[in-house]
Amino acid sequence: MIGIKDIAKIAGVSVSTVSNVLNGRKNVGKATRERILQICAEQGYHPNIMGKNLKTGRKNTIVFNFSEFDRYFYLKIINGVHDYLKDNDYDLIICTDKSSKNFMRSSFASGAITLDRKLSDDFLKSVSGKNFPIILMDRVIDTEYTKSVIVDNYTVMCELVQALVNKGFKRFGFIGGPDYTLDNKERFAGFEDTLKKNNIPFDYKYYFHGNYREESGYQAVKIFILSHSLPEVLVCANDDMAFGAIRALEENNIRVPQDISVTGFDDGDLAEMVGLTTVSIPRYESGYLAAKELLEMIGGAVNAGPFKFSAKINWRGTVR
Amino acid sequence: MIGIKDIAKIAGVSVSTVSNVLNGRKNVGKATRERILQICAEQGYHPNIMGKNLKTGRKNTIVFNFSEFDRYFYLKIINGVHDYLKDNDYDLIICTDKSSKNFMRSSFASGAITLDRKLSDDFLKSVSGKNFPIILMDRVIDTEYTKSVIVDNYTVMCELVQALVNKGFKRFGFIGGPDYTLDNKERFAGFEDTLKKNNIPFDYKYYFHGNYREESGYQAVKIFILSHSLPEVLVCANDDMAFGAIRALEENNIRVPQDISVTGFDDGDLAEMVGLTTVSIPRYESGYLAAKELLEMIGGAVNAGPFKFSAKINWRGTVR
DNA sequence: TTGTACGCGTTATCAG
DNA sequence: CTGATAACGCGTACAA
Repeated sequence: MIGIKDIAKIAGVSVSTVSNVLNGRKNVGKATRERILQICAEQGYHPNIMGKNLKTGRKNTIVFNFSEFDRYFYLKIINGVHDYLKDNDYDLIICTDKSSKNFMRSSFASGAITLDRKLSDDFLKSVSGKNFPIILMDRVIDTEYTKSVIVDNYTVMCELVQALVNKGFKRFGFIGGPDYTLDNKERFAGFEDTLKKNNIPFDYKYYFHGNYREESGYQAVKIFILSHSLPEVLVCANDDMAFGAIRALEENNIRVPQDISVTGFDDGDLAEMVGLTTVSIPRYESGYLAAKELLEMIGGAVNAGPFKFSAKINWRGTVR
Repeated sequence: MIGIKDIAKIAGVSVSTVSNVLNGRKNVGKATRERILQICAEQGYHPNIMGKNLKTGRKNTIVFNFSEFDRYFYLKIINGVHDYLKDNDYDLIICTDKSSKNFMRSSFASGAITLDRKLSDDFLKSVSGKNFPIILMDRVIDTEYTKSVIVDNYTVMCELVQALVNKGFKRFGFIGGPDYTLDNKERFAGFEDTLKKNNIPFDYKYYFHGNYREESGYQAVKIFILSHSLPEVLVCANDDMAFGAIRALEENNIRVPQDISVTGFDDGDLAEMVGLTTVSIPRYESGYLAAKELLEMIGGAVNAGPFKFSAKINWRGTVR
């Protein structure tokens, strides 16, 4: 590995001179500067970030963390994070659950954005601090150095269900995600509360515990069919389960939306293609915003409570 | 920031004793060991990764690199990489173009898997070496310490086109990706060679230069329509462009597959949903394999030429 | 069993 | 304008 020493030796100068050139200081002669830059380019030299950070204590690296590989919208979030950080001259490294424990440290990075429910609240609390703020995108922990940036699931779900009620639907079904996810809790709460408000009873035989995967939506409908009773409208906690539900319905010659209406949540690329009525979440923007909030906290801003960004309903063909 | 020195001071021992305890060496008395661990826990001490790596060089971290956020299959590849590395007790960190320059170094990681055409051949060559082998998933550079693991685009495209020829198609169109991507070059070569082999002329007015995005497939068809001539079958270099093409066709009341057939390449989740005839690429497996090859190179194996994994045609409804 | 001295790659300080 | 040297936090010989 070629280091600053090697460059200095080749150029016949001292390491300090090379360092000065590399850091754009003005106290180096033009000829020397150019010769050194030339050599660096030729040798493909890049400063060792370890040595650099060790000395300066300054870091400009942010860790993003996730561990589920079948949620494609993560890439959109990462894209938003990436763009904001790039504009502000921060490096982004993305870790999965295992490596997170090693790199989510203030000695390595200056903050983190996390979207990984495998990381425990305790871990996140213990690792966060004044010089290591954390943005949480999958939960709310209200401490001084952690801030949540999450979807306002509840409000939009209330809107969605209210609109369905207004259309005259009475028998509702719900295909939920795992109970321990905040998203599902909020989405179901909005669903349930709105029905209650409209004095529409919800029969829990129409609740299915899914896992956000297509297959579980498929299973849900198969089970509903086996029990010989289908709701009029099936509200799904995400798109993938809605797709699974639709697949099962089609296989059983139950028409969408003539016989049953279906809604999703996410508005991924497939949703538009398939014509699914769903909730559109500004993923890119949420990542961008999360990064912005993080940098502000690094700059000393204090957590002023969770930030909830709003989502929007996209009405398409799967609702009568 | 509390360091090893502080722990040593509090415990009233030397730093090396603390270091020995932390690294599980046997040369420390039981009482001392326990007292030190106790203090570390109390103080919330974690070794500074920078200092640690500077000395030892991380020996079990792999860098994965990408920089395009709208190619969802990247997550599948990453999933495969992640699983193999996890089983072999390596950490994975994912970098984008900018941070790559900092972290793709033997002083930080022990190898890399790259899928980012923003990284130049020269950069990859210069950074690779005996202590830093690189697996390339987007190009072929044949050096001792870089190995390519790529899709065998050519063979499967030949198969696809031959099958289309056998079905009786004569007027072919091609919507390609960027010329500088290996994928597109190979896919087009397979397309062109097979037509030639069958003495079927290819009219270059039916070639459209796209960019792998849905929109460019849409534009391609709009332009074909404006020129008042459509091919019988439209071979697209990836699924997304095929979707765009289909959207434009539908908007113009041109039926797929009755009026025109369409094929894609990738077999993403949408393809199955939409019923697109396309080429299925084992993404997860390719990531898994890339990781396996990398660890073998780290173990001293030499590059024995590019590894091409084969893809498979999935015939669905968009071909007559 | 514990302590000392040194090196890792870099930057900052200060002397020349 | 340039160079020598001391940090930074940690691991590891080797000495005590």
